[in-house]
Amino acid sequence: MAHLPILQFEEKIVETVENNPVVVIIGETGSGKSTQLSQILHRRGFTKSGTIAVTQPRRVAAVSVSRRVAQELGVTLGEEVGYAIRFEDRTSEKTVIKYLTDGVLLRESLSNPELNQYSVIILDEAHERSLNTDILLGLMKRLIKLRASNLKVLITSATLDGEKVSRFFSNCPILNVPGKLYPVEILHSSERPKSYIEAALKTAIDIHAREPEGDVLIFMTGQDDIEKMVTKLEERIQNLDEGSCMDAVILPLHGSLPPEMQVRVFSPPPPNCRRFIVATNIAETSLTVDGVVYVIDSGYVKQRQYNPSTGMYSLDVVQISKVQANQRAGRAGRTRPGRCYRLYPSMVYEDDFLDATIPEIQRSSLAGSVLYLKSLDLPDINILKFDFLDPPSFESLEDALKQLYLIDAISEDGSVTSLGRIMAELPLEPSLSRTLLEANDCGCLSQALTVAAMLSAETTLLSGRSKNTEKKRKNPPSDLPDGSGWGDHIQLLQIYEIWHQTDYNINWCKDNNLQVRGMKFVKEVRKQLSQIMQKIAKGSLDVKTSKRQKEGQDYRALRKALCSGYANQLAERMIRHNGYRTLGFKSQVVQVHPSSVLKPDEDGMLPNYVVYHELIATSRPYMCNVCAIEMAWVGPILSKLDELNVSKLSGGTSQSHEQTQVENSNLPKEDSHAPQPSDDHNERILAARERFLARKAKK
DNA sequence: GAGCACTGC
Repeated sequence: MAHLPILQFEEKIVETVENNPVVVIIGETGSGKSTQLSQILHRRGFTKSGTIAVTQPRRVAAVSVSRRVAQELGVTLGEEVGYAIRFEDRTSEKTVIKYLTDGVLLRESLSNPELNQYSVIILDEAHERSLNTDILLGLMKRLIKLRASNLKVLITSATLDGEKVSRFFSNCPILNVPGKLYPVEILHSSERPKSYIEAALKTAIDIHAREPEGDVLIFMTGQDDIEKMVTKLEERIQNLDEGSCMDAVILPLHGSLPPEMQVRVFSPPPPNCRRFIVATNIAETSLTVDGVVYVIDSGYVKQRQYNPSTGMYSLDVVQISKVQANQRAGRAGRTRPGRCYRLYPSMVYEDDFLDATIPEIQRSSLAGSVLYLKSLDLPDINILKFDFLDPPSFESLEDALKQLYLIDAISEDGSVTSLGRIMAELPLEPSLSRTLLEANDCGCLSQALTVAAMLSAETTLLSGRSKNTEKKRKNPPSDLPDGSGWGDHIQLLQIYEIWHQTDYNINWCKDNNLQVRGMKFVKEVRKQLSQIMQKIAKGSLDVKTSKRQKEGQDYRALRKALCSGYANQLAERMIRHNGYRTLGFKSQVVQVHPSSVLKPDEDGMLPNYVVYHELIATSRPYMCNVCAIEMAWVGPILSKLDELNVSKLSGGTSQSHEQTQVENSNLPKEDSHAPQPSDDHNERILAARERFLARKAKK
């Protein structure tokens, strides 16, 4: 412990923290900041008036670091030192050092906005700039004013970003704590290769033939490239002259690999054998592989981004940032001096790469975050003026407000409704929270809980694709249900109901190619959601998982509840073919994703109206996870869409509000229309729809 | 009829 560099700085740290409400710590890898900062402050009396909270972006980190600190202090984990992550709180009244994920701290802040139990809050790994960290940074800025006398905030950051964080916090002091990395020699290519797979391959073979022992870590963008790389590397190494170099093991490493394949990188290699680890950016921060001496960096990463003007996500290969490039290089210097081969010229690094990765808050849909901030009831809060370290675009915030308004989470003046307040309590996207509340009113809460939980885990549900077992949810190999033609949400419900009937049998998951880890997660989420719903309704709800019901049920109530939740995610089929047009603020032409189980009728036509969980632009714009709904449910939503006044929602001035009112009055109001008999639903829907389309055409 | 970076409440 005494060898950790950070301990030499104890006096300086304590002095700076005592004299300043906020301090930025630049701590390189191996500085010991994650384990030592909390212990130093505990030693020096900062836990007398409260607990020290240390946030981590990842759950495993919160658990492993707290375990380590408990060990170093010689206490039982969960007593003086503990951790809190989703589904698991290992703290007690005795706890004075608490490690937690930033998401958990945000939840705590919802019920206790001043976070009074904490005397110190350390935001660790803030340079990773997760969505939650960025929101916490904004909240901390307010909180230190509110609790000027009794709260200390420490933020750890990366070299390239520290100044910016300091400026955000009124130029607070920055402390540099050196790390314990060995030097890493950086070699740049003279030019960008035509194919970075080929370039990486050549570099890897060169290392293997000429360089002394030491493992090689190769950064690629995704599963496809990794598989190609692994195959080609195996071929080339076999073709090398027998005995000309040591043995080699080649290991792929990416997120959709089953856990038992992932942990292979942690077992030491046989003697006189070099390992090649071909990885995504999972090896950049999440997993640390020991023994790496050489890093090959393609300079690219796959990034998911949200486009607020279309409501569509895309997954793009983009250049990494300087922070990422340095992080990757650092992976070569953990055990001894290493070397990093960058497959791009130094000019590209200097001139093309951004200093830091675009923060998640500028790449995501913000409906959930905006609802969260609104329900905190901060005084003088105006979401458009909230002080973010890197503010999201106006367009993105406006998109979030529109979504929230359509699902009744905020009222037309932009204030949070009582419904919205309840929705914020649920750890779900607002669309699914709204679905649960509606389902509760329609008597299908139990089914909706299952659907929401299944969707929370969708990506971890299916086992990784493999060449010979092309099993899909789409073509159920055996017992897997097909959603009875109603679509993917219904299928997810049916899958869980069967699993429930098998008494949560793990072998059933394996037989049906469902990831055990994913299904267990679903079960936990469902339990958590049930508990929160029970708390809201004071325990009077039926949340029990139903047995799979008789064939032929039409899931009408559930589909209607989904329609309320997904009010901003409706689509209407176009005439005479199976393409759809979304019914949002900006209409998009989209297709149902080919993996969907939605079934056409006898004439080969898909349902006239559907809701979708997500739009994703890959080779074409697709709707992922769709569910058939009925036209009669669409009308009221379209009316609401029609009457939306965006400037009022975002707290615009009353002047601009009046202008819009005038504009609105040119349109026939529902009431001023020829009076409709209340049972003639369809005609009213059609009228609302026409007005909606006419208005859009005018824009 | 096509394709899945990584986290998290």
